[in-house]
Amino acid sequence: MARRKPPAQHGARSEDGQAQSTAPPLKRGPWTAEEDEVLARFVAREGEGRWRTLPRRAGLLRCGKSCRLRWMNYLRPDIKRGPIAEDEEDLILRLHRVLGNRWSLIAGRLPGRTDNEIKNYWNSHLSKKLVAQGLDPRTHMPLAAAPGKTAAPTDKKTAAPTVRPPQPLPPPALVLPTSSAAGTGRDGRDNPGDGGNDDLAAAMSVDAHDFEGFGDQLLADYAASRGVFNDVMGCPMVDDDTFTSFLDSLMNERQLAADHKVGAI
DNA sequence: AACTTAGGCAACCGCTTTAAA
DNA sequence: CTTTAAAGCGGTTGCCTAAGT
Repeated sequence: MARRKPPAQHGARSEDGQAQSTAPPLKRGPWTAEEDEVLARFVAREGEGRWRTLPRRAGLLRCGKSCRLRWMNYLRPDIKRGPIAEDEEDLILRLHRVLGNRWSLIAGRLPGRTDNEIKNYWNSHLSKKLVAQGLDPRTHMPLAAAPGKTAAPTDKKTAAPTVRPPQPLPPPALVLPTSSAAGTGRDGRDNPGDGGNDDLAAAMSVDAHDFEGFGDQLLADYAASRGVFNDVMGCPMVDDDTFTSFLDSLMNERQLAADHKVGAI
């Protein structure tokens, strides 16, 4: 479903927003089947990467960003098509509760699903589902606890598509005090399909003051169950392996709950 | 049947981070 | 050390379609 405003062509700009003087006008909007084919063939032949120069090399009148996005979200052969399954939805909910809006990290746990797809699914389905259950879709905490935060916006023409509290809180952030790659930023994107355990753990940044999120207690409990103790800030001292195991446990939470007679968290 | 409204989602935007020069 | 290019991410936009009136 390619829907985007037709090529605006309002002033040729580079993909980074810088003005370009004599570059041919870049095409925007929905991709055609022909463009898809050109891109797919080129990537199959040359491999991913060097997105900035790819359009010129491939003969596409698109910006590199657009090409990358199209490949990542649509053309990649390992993309899983079709509706989100119930177990996938369940997993998204669990992961979001822990990770917040880190869509790429969540996507890394759902083989074949893209961050964009999950983000869209969240905004259009799951956030509303939580609201209907009386839960804040951002914190997964009861909405009733927050005065003024009542009905979700129903008119997207007058409200942001994402349900957000009036005073945004920092996103839930888990910390990994010992991660060797902690804080290495965002390009350690998980490769959807590989599970992304290491990258996921590595991508988590360290900040004790952020450890007030809504997955913190989950991780703390999990860490405690593994004999890991909190530091002076109350943060569990977990390493990558522990964190990865923790996430794995989320994926089998039903089993976990059954084993430990623990209710849904 | 015609019109309006709401939902879904592909694509774009702007920013951040990292690596290379 | 500083600058710049490249890549990736989350947020947002806006078109299309289905459902409702």
